[in-house]
Amino acid sequence: MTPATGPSRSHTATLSDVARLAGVSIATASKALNGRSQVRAETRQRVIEAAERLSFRPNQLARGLIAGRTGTVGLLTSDLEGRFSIPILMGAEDAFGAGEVAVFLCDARGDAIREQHHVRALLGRRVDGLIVVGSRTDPRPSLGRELPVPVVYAYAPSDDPADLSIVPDNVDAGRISVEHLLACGRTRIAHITGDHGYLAARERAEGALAALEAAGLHLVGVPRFGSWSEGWGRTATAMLLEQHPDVDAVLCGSDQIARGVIEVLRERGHRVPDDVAVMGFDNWQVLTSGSRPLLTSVDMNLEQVGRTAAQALFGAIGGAARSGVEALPCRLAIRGSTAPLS
Amino acid sequence: MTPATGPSRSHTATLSDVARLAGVSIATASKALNGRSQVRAETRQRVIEAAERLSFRPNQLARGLIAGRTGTVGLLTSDLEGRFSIPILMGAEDAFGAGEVAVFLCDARGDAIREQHHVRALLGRRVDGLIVVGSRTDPRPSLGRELPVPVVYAYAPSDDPADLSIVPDNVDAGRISVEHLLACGRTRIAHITGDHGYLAARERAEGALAALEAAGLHLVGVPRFGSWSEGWGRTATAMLLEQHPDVDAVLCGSDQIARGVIEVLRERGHRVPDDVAVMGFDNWQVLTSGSRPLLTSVDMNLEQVGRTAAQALFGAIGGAARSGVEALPCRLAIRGSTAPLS
DNA sequence: CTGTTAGCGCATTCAA
DNA sequence: TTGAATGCGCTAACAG
Repeated sequence: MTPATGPSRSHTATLSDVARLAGVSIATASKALNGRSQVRAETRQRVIEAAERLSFRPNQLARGLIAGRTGTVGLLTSDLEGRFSIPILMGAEDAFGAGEVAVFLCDARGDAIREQHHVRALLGRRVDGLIVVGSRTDPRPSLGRELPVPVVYAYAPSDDPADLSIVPDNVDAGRISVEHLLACGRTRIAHITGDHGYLAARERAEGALAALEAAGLHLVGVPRFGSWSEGWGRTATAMLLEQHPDVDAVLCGSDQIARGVIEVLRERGHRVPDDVAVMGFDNWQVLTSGSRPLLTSVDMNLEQVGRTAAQALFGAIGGAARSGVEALPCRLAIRGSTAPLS
Repeated sequence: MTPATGPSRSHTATLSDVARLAGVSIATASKALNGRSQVRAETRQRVIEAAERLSFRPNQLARGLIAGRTGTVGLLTSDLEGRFSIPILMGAEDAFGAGEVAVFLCDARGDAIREQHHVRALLGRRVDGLIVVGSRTDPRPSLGRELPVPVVYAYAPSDDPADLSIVPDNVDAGRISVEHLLACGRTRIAHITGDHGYLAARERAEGALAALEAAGLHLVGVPRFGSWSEGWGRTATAMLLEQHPDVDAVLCGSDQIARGVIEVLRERGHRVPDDVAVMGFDNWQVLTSGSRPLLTSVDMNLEQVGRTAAQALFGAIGGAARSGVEALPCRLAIRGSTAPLS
């Protein structure tokens, strides 16, 4: 292999290579490529051409060293497999990706030690900020106030009110769900939902109950807490029909539960939505679109949560600090399982 | 704000701060912290304490500048929402995360332009390598041979045989599926699968047919290509039962299809698995565990694909280049929907 | 064992 | 308009 002198050198081109090829100093090359106005047009052109010939890519490490800002942020998630983290992550990636910032992804696997390890590693890489994505809406321990960069919590709020957290509004979600069922002419509404240990389950139930009360109605039975699974949806529905065969709507805590509910309703001869309307939660497409009829559900706008968190972080990096828990509205995805009573 | 001189300065501590506090030179501080042996134990101790008092984190940018390696890799995905990318990404993150390397996540949204943009940005940040994750197993355009860093393709292979690609072995997956059904005593096996435009669908069918032939059997009817949905599973099953009411097993191209198949089988009075065994594909937990009975499925070991890709990239960064398409075996997740004929 | 010097790649003074 | 010099934070070569 004869050492070539041209662009074929394996060594990635550096600014000094560009400068030499263009016959100018490093400083001038830098100015030319960065659009500084103190360069003759002809010179600038020569530099730009040289840079292209060498496929020159400015070394962001060097830039970061000088600027003190790296244009990178850390995205700390606790469960990649979880279906909540992903849309949030997409929203954040989306809000950043358009611009100049790159995202470090770290999955702590729900382990506090590993999380701390990742935080240290990210700080070592001089990220400009952190987004912490949780897998459930229960408050989580703050990373602390001592960090040298801003932090925004998404989905799972920090337990420190001095931190900024972006979460979906689950209480309101319960409310709008019930209001939709009422608008469909339903009045005997039951609620089958997930694990009572989840704040999300309790909040949605709370919102639903409040909306019923506001309408002068009561829930059919009590909220049935269980697990977030199809199996629980089936079990709970069997119990429900036994006690309240006249139910005309079931509000579910998840799409999985709703699928189980629909299955048993149909088996027992109840038509959906003619006899009983069913609503899911999460708007998980694989479940809503496979359902017969298509499943009405609540969408938590998680991508929006991610985008908002990213924008807030951006603001905080710029010095505009917010704090507290900001709850974003959910929206209905209305489909066949909740047609109006005719 | 009076300018403090101690550790309370907002400026992140630097090696020179540590050196000053410990009363040594910068070089000595560096050696002490990096475990170089040419430092007196007592001095080292003093430096370490100083570093801790200042919460010193070595600036990886500066290190990267010197070393020429940054300890970062780019993970280029085309569809974050896709259920295939995530496990692969987890596996890769896993294989890296244990060590010293951080992962840049980029979602090109299936857009070649955006992908190119991300590649440039990542190279600017001097990543040590790239993993390109596709959303289907059809070959995709190579990023080219001119890149200054190694690239490994995962799930979707590169169309350039000089590149290294890690993919699941779909042909073999079809084979072991049929062999499992045969082992369950089934002989009248049908195949309902997804879009014929997907290589994955064609390869799985190919493997299944080969295994049947090897056993001296034929498929019941022809492979029924359609879409990857529950709806297609229902439709196809209705047609299948019409033509071949004696079928005793249905091999499905996805878990969604399988769910639709089971639903219609039961509606028509066929018991699963007593009369008809059903197998899914993907081992997507939300679908397999909600199914009644629990759904046997093929797991593509995607995390393993991700891990292998990461390890291969690691090797390539170290100079050990492989190439070609490496197919990793799939495995069966056997559950109630495929019990043996009694 | 410790400190001085040089330089990674770049942007930014300041002179020329 | 251009270029030489300085330094971002750190490591690695040397000299003491």
